[in-house]
Amino acid sequence: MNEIKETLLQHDISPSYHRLKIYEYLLDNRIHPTVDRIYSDLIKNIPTLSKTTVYNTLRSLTEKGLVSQITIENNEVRYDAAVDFHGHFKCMKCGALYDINLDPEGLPDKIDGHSITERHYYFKGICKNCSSR
Amino acid sequence: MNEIKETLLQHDISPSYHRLKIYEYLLDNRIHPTVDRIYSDLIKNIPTLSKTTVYNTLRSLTEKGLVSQITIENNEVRYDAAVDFHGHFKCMKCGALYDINLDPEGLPDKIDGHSITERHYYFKGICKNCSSR
DNA sequence: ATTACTGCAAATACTTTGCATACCG
DNA sequence: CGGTATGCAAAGTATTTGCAGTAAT
Repeated sequence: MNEIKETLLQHDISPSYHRLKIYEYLLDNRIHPTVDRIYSDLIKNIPTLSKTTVYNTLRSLTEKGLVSQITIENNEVRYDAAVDFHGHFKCMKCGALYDINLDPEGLPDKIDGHSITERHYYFKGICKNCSSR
Repeated sequence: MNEIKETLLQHDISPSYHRLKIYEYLLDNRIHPTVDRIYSDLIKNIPTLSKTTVYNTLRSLTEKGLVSQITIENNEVRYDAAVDFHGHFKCMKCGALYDINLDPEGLPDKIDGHSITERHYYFKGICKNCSSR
């Protein structure tokens, strides 16, 4: 818990209780949750939490580089406690979102003269579980 | 124009005038337009066009595989006359969206046991033009 | 006449904003 | 006290839906 506070401080985010809890949730639940999911899980323990605060906090965390937004379907932004480079796979049938290990070797810094700061690789299809049925 | 009609017919889309024009627009304007952009450009020549029709048509074209949706920012879906495999680069400064040639060699059909039907690679950063200023 | 296409308006969903209150140092 | 954080409600934006009018075969 104190580590989390440290991390926030190191990234210029003053560690209010709500912010701590939201960031902690993302670290503990690597399920790429949507805003709604985060909110409805946390409200159980933090009854005063508002969705606005979730939005505000996620914006700060994203701006400071602590989490990343995953945009695959345009009607649901999902959040990921930013870590190392990896891709995502979304099952079109059950909607699950899986992490995909990708080889980080030889990732380009530039393409066609453009400077790259973010790389997003995602795949869609039918997941293991759905296709085995 | 007749080729376009043929393509629609081959994909089970009855080629109404509006649908022809929308698909033609996408083929002629490889600028990854948003719905709004498509609508506001076409309304100049087709005064009776409604945005609903644009949405409907784009949905059909997407379902039939003639165009693909590009989801990079969650508040703007862009449309691309589907062609060969390529990636996209979005400039965070000017907002331009560039096509990126990617090596289609060795694209996986399966990852971690999941069957892949779509692959999306996109990058963000500062484009050539913006960084040279 | 029957069927499909279109367009308006209302409905829905997600996110942002304005502002007053509550909290913290 | 002074400044920041929070929460509610309203506003904004993008998209979908219901339905009636229109066109086409």
